[in-house]
Amino acid sequence: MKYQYEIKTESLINISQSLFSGQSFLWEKGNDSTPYYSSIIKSIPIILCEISEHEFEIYSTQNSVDGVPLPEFINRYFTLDINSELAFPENFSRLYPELWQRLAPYFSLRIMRQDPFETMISFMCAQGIGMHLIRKQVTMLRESYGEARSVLYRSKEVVLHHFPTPEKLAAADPALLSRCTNNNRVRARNIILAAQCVAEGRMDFNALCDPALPLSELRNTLCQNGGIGYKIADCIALFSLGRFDAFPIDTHVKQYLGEWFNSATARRPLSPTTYFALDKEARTFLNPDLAGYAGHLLFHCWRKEVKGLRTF
DNA sequence: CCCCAGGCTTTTC
DNA sequence: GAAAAGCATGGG
Repeated sequence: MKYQYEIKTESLINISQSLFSGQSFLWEKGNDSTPYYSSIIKSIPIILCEISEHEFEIYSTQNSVDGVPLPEFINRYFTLDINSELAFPENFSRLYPELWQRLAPYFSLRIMRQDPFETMISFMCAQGIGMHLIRKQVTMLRESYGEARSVLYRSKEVVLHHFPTPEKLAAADPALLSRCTNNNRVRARNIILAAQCVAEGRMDFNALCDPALPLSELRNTLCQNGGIGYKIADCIALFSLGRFDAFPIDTHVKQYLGEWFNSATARRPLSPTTYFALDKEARTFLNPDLAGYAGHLLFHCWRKEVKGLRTF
């Protein structure tokens, strides 16, 4: 590794928890005595190694990403500019004292600003299946269609794979690609069609990044693609378009809205109608501007503390 | 064989 | 319009 940094943060950050909280299917955990996490971001291999909750190391072959110095880039990538406690209104701890206590450890969990195309394809793989299967699909996509690149980490060779480019997936054979999607042909077809949209410039993520774009409009645009409904559209917005107000509602979110917030709506089947009703409800007890950020912390807390699920 | 998993699409009322 | 059923696959 040519460049190495040690970063100290003011805010709590738990790298391993963040990278495997379920939002990131784009990072891989290395099997080493000291766990490390690797990914390729904008063609640059990056390895992260956690030292403590306030310190971690970055290894890379370059010292900047798109002209932004690496430490600064990582800071932004892990949304350290966002104070996640502000995702909850001031009276939240008073209204939900028990929940507030359970939630405390999860403030060190960060949402990441990931690449929109990679996020879109990853979450298209996430319909009605378990998290380890989602990760398996994304890994297979990377290894089957992404360019390999090996880097040195502590004098060991580590092979990383790029996430496939839109062009590569756009040209893929549906039958072959479906081996990466649990043999689901429909999903494979939708992924290829979406990749073609991006490759041909019919879908422009730069335009969709505009913070002035109303969330409903953004959601409708994304939903025009087959295989993308409201939930996945909200995930793309939250995890890759900087829309921390987007509040994806899945089976787990629906469950905790019923249990923790006593929502009667949450006990009905999740139709578009209930989806919008829950979206609106959630904004009454969460900070609307950061509802999605709050939702993600609650989501992870629910999964781990109540359901006893492991993320990886 | 049951149910569930970070849903979406089509049919039916 | 909105609710209900159908879909598709692997794992517990």
